[in-house]
Amino acid sequence: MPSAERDYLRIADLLRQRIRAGEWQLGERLPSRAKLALEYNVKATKLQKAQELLISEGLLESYAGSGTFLREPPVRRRMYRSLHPELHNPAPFRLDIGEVTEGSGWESQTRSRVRAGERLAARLGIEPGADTVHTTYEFLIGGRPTQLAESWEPMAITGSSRVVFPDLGPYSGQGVVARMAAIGVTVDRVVEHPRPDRATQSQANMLGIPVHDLLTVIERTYYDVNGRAVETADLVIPDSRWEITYELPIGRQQP
Amino acid sequence: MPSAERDYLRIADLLRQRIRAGEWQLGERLPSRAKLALEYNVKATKLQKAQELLISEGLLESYAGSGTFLREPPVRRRMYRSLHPELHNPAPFRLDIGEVTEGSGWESQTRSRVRAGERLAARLGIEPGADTVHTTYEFLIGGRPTQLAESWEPMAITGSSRVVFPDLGPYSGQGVVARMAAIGVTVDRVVEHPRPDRATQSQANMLGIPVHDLLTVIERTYYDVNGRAVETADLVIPDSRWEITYELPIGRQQP
DNA sequence: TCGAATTTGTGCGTATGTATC
DNA sequence: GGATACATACGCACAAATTCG
Repeated sequence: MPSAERDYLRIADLLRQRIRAGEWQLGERLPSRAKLALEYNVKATKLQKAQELLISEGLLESYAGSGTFLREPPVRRRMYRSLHPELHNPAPFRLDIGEVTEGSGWESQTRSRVRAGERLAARLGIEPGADTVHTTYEFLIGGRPTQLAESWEPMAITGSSRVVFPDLGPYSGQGVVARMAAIGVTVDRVVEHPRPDRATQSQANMLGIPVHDLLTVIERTYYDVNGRAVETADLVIPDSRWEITYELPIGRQQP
Repeated sequence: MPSAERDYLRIADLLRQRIRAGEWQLGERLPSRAKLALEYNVKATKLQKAQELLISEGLLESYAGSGTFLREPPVRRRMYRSLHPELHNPAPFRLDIGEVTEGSGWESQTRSRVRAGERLAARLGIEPGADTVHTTYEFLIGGRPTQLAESWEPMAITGSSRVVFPDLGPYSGQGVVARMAAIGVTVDRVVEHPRPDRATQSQANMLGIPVHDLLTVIERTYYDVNGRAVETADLVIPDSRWEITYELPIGRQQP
């Protein structure tokens, strides 16, 4: 453990105290680092280090040009990735949005004839260079994006002339399953690989979160009854806004 | 985007080239920062920044005192969290260890009468302060830990005198389900919350990975047929070593 | 065995870039 | 566009971890 001076830890503690004391409202802007530095009679870099610590703890967030803010504990919504037989729900997955209705939904943009690279081809089990339909999604709640997604479907399956239904969105399962059913493809199972990642600058901008904030990226692939991949997607889910739930039944094998 | 000097990016590129050219073996130590800095005729801090970049990309890893090494692309094992009816496997989950047999298995340590705190009590649906059985696990492959876990069971269920079977490990599902079956408790479903996190110093030491490396922590809870939580656990899974797979069937509802 | 040398990591300052108001 | 905010590049001193004579 480094025990150099670490004066910035003292500053961080002082800030923590003032925050706990309720000196600033949630979402309120703190005095600038320059002001705080003057107040504590230290260099601004110490304040920066102290604030970086509190930022990593989720207490503060800062944005270039605008300031450092007391972070509001974000509403963490639940996202279900589960099989819920007891709900008699034909869709295998539910997205629990609860009361939110206004300004919510998926915005998407689709491009056809996107050639698959190495990795994508491997995921879809097609030849590298083969055509796909590529769709990017933003999931909005209250007019602000809270999730991002990108999906690819082999054009050999979807067909070049067929209209896709991107509005249905990559979630809810309903979208992909129903769309595939419409063209005679029976979706049989889905495989998901959740992995941790840090938000890039561009992702942070779109999602309105700090850079390097933690994300879960779910690499999801749907397969038909013949084991052929019919769609694959990357779901980008900021940890600060979503709790992911996998729910699985146990021990009720009825062969 | 900052475009100050960023000379360290040039250094990083030079290093990348030499790495791609195969100048160093996997796992081999690179020349020290001081030597490389002399060679490139720059200050050592530039080399540090450059190497930090390559470290974040997973190309290098460095340890205080010993040096900076070419990181071997770690074997990424698959961990299945799925219902596999077609395999006729009575266990709901499989852990794909493949060929590995030697030096593999769970090491665990159990403590009884551990009082539940606020959060733990909420997860188990018990009163804060109630007794639990707490077990910590290390999952070894080839003699080295590659996963960590911690589990808690309400003592009201397990019973204070009853011997638990921690050796069975928190995985494979078999452990918890079988143990509970032995005391007349039927495990009905499992809920898992995967979330991203960064490795603490202590976790990094135990797992032999760099600090702040990405992890998935799965908060897992088993419930019995009455909806009562019978066990909850935190599974700590380093992203560099494991690919997590959830596999779910679709659209085969037989009510 | 133990201390010195080596190597990486941390704290912190200054200059300057970039974003926002 | 100027003023103000945070972010980045970089240097230096020194701490911590490891290695080695």
